[in-house]
Amino acid sequence: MADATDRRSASPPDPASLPVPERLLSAATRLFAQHGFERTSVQELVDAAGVTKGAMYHYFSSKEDLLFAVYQRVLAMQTRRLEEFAEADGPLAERLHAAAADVVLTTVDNLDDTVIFFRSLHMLSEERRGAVRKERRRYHERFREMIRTGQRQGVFRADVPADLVVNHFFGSVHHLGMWYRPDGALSGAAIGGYYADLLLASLRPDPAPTGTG
Amino acid sequence: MADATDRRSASPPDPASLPVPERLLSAATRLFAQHGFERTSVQELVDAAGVTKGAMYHYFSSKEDLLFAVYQRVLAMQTRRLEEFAEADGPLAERLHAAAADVVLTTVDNLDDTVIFFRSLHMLSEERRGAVRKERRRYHERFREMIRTGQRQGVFRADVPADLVVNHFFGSVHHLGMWYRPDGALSGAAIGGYYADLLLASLRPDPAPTGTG
Amino acid sequence: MADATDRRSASPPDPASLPVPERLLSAATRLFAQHGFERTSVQELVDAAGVTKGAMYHYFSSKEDLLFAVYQRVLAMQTRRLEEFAEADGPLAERLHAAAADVVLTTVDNLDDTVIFFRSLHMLSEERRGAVRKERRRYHERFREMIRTGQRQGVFRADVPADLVVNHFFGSVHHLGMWYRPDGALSGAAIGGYYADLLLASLRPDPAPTGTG
Amino acid sequence: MADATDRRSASPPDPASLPVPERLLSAATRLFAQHGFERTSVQELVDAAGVTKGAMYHYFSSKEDLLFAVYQRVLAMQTRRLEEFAEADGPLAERLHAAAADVVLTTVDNLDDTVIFFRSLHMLSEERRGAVRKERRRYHERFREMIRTGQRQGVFRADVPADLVVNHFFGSVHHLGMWYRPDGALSGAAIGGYYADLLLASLRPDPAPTGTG
DNA sequence: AATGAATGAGGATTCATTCAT
DNA sequence: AATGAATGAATCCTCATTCAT
Repeated sequence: MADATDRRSASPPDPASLPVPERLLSAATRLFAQHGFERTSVQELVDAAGVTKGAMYHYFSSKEDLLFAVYQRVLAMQTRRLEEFAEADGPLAERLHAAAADVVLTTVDNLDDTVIFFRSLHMLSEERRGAVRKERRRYHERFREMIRTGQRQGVFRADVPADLVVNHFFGSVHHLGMWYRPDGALSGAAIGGYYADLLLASLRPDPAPTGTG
Repeated sequence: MADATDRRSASPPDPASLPVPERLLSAATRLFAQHGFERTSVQELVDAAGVTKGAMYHYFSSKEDLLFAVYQRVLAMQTRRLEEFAEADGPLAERLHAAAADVVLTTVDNLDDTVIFFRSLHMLSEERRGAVRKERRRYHERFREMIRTGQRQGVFRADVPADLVVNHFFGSVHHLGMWYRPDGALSGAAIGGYYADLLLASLRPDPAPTGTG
Repeated sequence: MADATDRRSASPPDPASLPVPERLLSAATRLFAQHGFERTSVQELVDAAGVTKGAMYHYFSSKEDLLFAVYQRVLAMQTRRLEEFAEADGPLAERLHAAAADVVLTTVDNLDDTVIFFRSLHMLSEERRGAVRKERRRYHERFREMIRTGQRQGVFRADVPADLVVNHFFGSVHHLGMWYRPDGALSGAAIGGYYADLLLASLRPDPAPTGTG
Repeated sequence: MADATDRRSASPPDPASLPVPERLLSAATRLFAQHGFERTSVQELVDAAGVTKGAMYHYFSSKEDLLFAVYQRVLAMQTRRLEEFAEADGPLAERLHAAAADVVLTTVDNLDDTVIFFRSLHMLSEERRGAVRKERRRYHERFREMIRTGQRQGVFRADVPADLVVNHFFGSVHHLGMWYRPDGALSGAAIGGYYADLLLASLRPDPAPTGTG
């Protein structure tokens, strides 16, 4: 999480010490999130990374290739973290709570990634878009399984499709990119706590009848 | 909801009967959602609308102006509908449930609008982006007030910021554009019901302690 | 033939009176022949034609499209002229002689076209290259038929494949681009006469045994 | 002639046993003929030769240098063969026939070289282009002298410029690259026989009056 | 003798917008 | 109200060549 902050502050020329691909990836993440993929010219990109166009095309076959690299990095990170939490010990509800809170925390700590992820999917080639969707689905399914397990065990209410709950939750998370500000009233951890609470609250079994009966 | 369906099926040349501006707005909505704002060329746009470039520039001062028109139409519709529900009679919880369910329904019935709304905000000029955000905030606030009222009345739990709940809810709704498919297992109404339930469940007061204590 | 000369001398900005596509075609023919297709930049091209890049892309979808237009014009002209001669009256040998002499004359009068035709075929797309080859083959076949007819009638020797004679002849013609100079010792008409003579001489029946028995 | 076949079939990495310069020359000949000089990138070239860029630039100072090397090899071979035939014993007509037939045979056996020779001349520097032209002219002159000698001796008709006959003949030969296919109906030797026959037939003295009187 | 990362100039093409008609 | 030819700036990408190792 410190990384994300550092990346932002270290913006210009980027520690010339870092390897070229990393410099480019870092600059791309910042610029794509800031101005959008299409509004970012390759020239701006390489200038921000402190490299030349030739160097960029030596490592990435196209601007889209660089975008895809951003997706790959995000997906890898998300998957890695979720697995850590899913495979931890402790009661299911606790593990789900922790995983949910962590997703939020990771998201606000890598807000640029999240903004790009959902906004620029359509800029990828058909094929790569498919690859991203597939990997993302796997990620969702991992989460869904935790919920389904809880439903089977009776820990969670079963009268709502687990799939829908997952989409509901990740929708909220994805939306963080639209309103979360690092200098806002709520910290990422605080929001993570609330969101995890809301998720578990909505999964509590035997809900008292709501307004609509 | 019939609109959305019609719009899609009437895609080509678009009922040559409709006035030119409507034809353009309709084609723009479809194409911007399908390929993105920047991937849609003015030529494609006017071809799809069955008009010429000159005609388009007669009614819209720029491509961005057309995009802004999409935003204006969406905002107007959202505001109108929310007000209908907010000002209805009946218990607060019921009204909130109905409003929430309706937002979902309206969203899936105008999925193109929703996709564009969150994906292309950064393509608007600074000024117009500000205007959209302001109007959108007003919309959120209207929703938030319902929740706050419920919290004050003790109908809803008060240990979670109303603002956060609103963002949480609308995040889920916005995300529908990423996964909802008209031919999927769940209808828009069904999802609306579930989402409204989840919202109210998460606002139920006196939640039993969750996993994390 | 006057055209070709005019075209060359009228080179610069090209009578701004001519329509844009013609101006471009004319400039392209001159430059592609002079420096080669790839050595000619679109910028040079439009500068020479006295138009802007945008104007060029309004009429031609690509630089290759412009090249293809050159091929189309050449093929149309060749076909038209050959037909005139093939369908004329008079003895076959005379018609063949006249047609052959005319091909040479037309070739040296449009030397740029000829140079481009055989040098840049590989710059066309697979598909267009195929189209050119097909049309060119038709042209050859028209010529070949005259020879075959003569062979059947006994006017020409039949112990050499008509196809081979055609290829042999057109090879010589094509090669004119490599050595003919308008200011050389021989005029186009003179060369045409000789080439036609050589063609008919090589088709004379009952050849005395040559050196190799 | 075995060379040509071998070269083609041994295409990939090229017998890693051959010295680097030969491997490059061989790959260049194949690729330049196949896709053209400009369409062949240095990267493709070195990949096809199974060497690295650095290695290539160690032996050749530029891509054009490699092209020039192709020309040098062709010219050397042509000159060598022609001399063998010109200096042989026997009647002039026979020697000319044999030389002409051999040119054809050599040409179809090294078709790639021929294709490159006439298509890419304009890619050489002014200076090198001049050198190639000069050497080529010498070659033509050698051929022309045989014809002139025959004309002086009365073996060949003298009413057609020897120069023109040479250009006519080599035009046909050069054109082989446009239509000869190793799997076609006629073998290289057969075509060589015919072409030599046509040449001698067109040089036969006292031609019966042709169609045009 | 050989590597391959890096350079940077150059090129084709796209496209929103204008404007004379 | 509408046309569509023309503009020209902006953009992505290619590629021969260099050079430190």
